[in-house]
Amino acid sequence: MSTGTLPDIDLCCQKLKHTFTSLSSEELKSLLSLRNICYYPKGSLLYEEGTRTKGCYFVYSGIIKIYQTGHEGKEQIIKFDQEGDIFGYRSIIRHEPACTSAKTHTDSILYHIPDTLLMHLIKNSSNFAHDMIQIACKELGDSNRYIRDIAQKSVKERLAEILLLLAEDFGIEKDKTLKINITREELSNFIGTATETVIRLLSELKTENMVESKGRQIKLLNPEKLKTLAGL
Amino acid sequence: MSTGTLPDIDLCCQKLKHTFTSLSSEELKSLLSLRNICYYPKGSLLYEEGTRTKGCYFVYSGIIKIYQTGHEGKEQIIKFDQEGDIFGYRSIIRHEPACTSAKTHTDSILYHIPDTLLMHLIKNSSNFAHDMIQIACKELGDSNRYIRDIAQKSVKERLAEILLLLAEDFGIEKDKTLKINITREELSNFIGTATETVIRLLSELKTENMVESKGRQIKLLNPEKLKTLAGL
DNA sequence: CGTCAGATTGATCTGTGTCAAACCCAGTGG
DNA sequence: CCACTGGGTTTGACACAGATCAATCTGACG
Repeated sequence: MSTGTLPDIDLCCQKLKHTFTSLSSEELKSLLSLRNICYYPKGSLLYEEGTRTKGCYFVYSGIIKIYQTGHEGKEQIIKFDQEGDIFGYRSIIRHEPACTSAKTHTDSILYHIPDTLLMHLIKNSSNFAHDMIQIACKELGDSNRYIRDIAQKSVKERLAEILLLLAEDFGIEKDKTLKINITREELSNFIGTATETVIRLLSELKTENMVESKGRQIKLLNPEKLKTLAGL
Repeated sequence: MSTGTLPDIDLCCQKLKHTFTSLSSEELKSLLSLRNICYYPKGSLLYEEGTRTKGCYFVYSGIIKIYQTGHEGKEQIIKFDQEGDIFGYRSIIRHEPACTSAKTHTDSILYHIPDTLLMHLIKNSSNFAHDMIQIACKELGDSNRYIRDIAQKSVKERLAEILLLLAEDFGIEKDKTLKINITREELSNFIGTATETVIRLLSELKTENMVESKGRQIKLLNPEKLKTLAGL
């Protein structure tokens, strides 16, 4: 764990402000008084499905993979979180074991919020509670949309959709390459299909001039066409 | 709209207390001071995807179907709500158009909570906010679980799972018949498959002695066996 | 170089979707 | 009282998207 690269409180404060828009400076201070900022290298397991956690995380930097393990150990990716997102709060709030696992998908810097503090803030700051409700409801909307899509769209349509989603969430380089780096296997675990199928469909999309790829670099050549394909 | 059968305030209060466990009597009163209790016959459309609503609902009695319309108008059922549940709050909280539609699945009595009151309570009562967070997080957990299942399980496994879910949520008669009345088409819209497939699989389950059915009456003869099949 | 994870391609199998026809049953109106 | 109708259910035949298994290839890295 390298501490040299960790951000100072002020920077972290900036980002928190962005996420918890209705929090007063007072409340921000109470959050930041503990300095639970940590660096986690890529691939670190943060918590695991079925276990009880003692807090949740605010992402200062990096990308986090949230997933569930289903049928014979196959992982189902629920979402990727990044700078400004919080995750792991659900099980704390519900006083239940976690129903997902979380792992750093890139090197990350996370701010840890202890369960007691989280619950205290919810109970005592209606601003904080309000922000948390917003966050939970946003996720809920995303989930519902995703249920419909996974149930009704073809794998190819979902592939197009996920590619656009990743572009939207994590951005693309000037040359249209997705900024997030993801294996075919993870792509298939996100979409809910077999790895080989993703590969085949990806190469179909190549011949149809919508994407281009070498290795893990995926370029979205024609987002508009992808959008129509995805049914958006 | 029949008013004769409407419950009095006290009864409604009982049920509200059950849902909003941390609400003070004061707060309950403010909720109940408006008497927006209405009867809706089976099949009434309460709100529709894409529109803005002016409030959410608390279910006094009856069953409500929450769904989305996907691909070429096929409906995807997200959940059924019943006595004690609230629905329609997501879009209010997010200040967004609804992302689902809601329709009464049986004759129902609903208590309407105007958007302004909902937001007022969230902003000013940390108890209420706390309860709402609980509710949203519960839904979120259900959705995530469902994403994994729909992505990874076979249709037959999901059918078994949904049957058990319906039994759990709505109960069964002494003779093991599901209390909720649901067409094969709705079953397929819930599971995310074709109606014919549901019918075929249902009759497989019959020959395997797990269920029995005539018309819309579905009996779960062997819940244990169903559980194993569903992978629970 | 050798190794190993990930990517690719091919061959084959099968679960589900789709289309079409028939059936069942409850309610309607002549 | 009995056709008639229409919504829901059932069954069959068929096609195809996508899973699975196996083999090969690639490229990064020690």
